[in-house]
Amino acid sequence: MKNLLSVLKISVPDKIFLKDPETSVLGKKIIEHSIFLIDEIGFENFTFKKLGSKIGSNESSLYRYFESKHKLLLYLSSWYWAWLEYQLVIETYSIANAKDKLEKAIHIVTRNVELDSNFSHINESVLYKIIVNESSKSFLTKKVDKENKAGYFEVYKRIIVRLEQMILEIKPDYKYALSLASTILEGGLRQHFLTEHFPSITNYNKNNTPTHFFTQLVKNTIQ
Amino acid sequence: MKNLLSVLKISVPDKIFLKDPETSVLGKKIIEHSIFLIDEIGFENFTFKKLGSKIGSNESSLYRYFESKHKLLLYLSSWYWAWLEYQLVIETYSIANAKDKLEKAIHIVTRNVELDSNFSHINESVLYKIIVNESSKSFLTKKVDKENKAGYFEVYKRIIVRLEQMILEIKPDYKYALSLASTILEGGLRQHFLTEHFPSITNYNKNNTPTHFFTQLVKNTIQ
DNA sequence: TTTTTATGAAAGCAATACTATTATATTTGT
DNA sequence: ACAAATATAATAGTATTGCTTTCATAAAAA
Repeated sequence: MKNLLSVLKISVPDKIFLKDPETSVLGKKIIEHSIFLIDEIGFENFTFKKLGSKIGSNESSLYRYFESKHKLLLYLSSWYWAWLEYQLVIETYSIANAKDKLEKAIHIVTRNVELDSNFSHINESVLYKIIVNESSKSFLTKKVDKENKAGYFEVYKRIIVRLEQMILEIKPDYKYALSLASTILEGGLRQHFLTEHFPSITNYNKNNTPTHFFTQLVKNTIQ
Repeated sequence: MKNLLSVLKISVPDKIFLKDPETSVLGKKIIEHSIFLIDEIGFENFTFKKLGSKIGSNESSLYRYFESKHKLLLYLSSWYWAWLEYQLVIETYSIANAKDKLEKAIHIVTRNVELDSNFSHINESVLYKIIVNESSKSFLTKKVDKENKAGYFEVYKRIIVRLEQMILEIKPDYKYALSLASTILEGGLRQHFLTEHFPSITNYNKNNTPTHFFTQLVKNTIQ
């Protein structure tokens, strides 16, 4: 996996950026350190000026890559979904049995990303924390319909459709395959958030994880 | 229900406001019109200055009620959860059968709030739209742990616990009653959001609603 | 009728979220 | 090696945000 990703490039819809951050040293530094800074101070308090001073660059240079911090968040989200889609495809590709395949898929999309694969300048486990805490802000805006039309959420929607297909493979007449798919994906993130900030309304511990919960839920529903 | 609510007062944790908006004409106008304005322009674009000019009041007067727009959002969210809890209690109180009770509860928390009960200055159906689109921003912040300790999310958590109790009534040994409860509540909101903005990844129409989806899901899981 | 309380008007302030201009590196093509 | 193109930096500027402060006035309560 590590090897493959060093050859492949994670591909983000290109209307999100003004200049592809993957094509320069400064661009990569922007991505790398924006992840750390957003994680540290939160998206609301994050500014291009602060990021610029962290990486020794001028604010105006950052605006050449992204027209706003909102677009940067869209970029980070898309990158994460593309990375997750990659894991999903690679790790389930060779599984023939439909039930095993779906179980594996649920595991992949609901697990806590705790390790950085170190294949690039992007730290996936810190990015995962941003996805849990901030990513929904990328679509909870008044611009969502316009941006959806512009294709900014394609990768995300593709993952949902992949999960849907795996569900329909097992139960072709299930009416809510898409709804279930999005509930697993978004619900997984939310359950991890609750575990960290509202533990009194979760049931998780070492042996009982969101992955178990969703696996059981899906099994009972479509089998 | 309408009658009862005209006697009862929806109670919001009192540390959220500086001065209780229910105690004055201006206070009520702030709540009433903030709901319309946030719905119209979105929480990010909403300012006390804009609200002030809508209601013919000075910005500085609004700050006497809420120390920030974030606190106002917390207030609106808490108000909504308190209102929902009220519906939940009233509408399920007299149901003896545990399964019927839970089914009714799922219906209440996942249904689209389309009508304004007109018992007060608060338009519940517009407030519901704010809950769907903006409420998660009230806890997706760096202040969440401090605010949780201060009790700002008590009403929300109480609803989850009420749902948990209903689930455990049916299946006392179920390990994920709280997880399931929060998945229903939050998932319901998210599914309504998707229906409006990402319809291509939902399965809903007139006959297939989020309520049906979650009802089926829960039935299969705990029965 | 005093005095307390609520609201309004105006000004001020540091920070945000950018844009624009000009200068200086750095890279690239010939 | 040199000119041209491109990328980055430095500086300044702007409207708006998210408040706070001060002082004046109006309304309500003691």
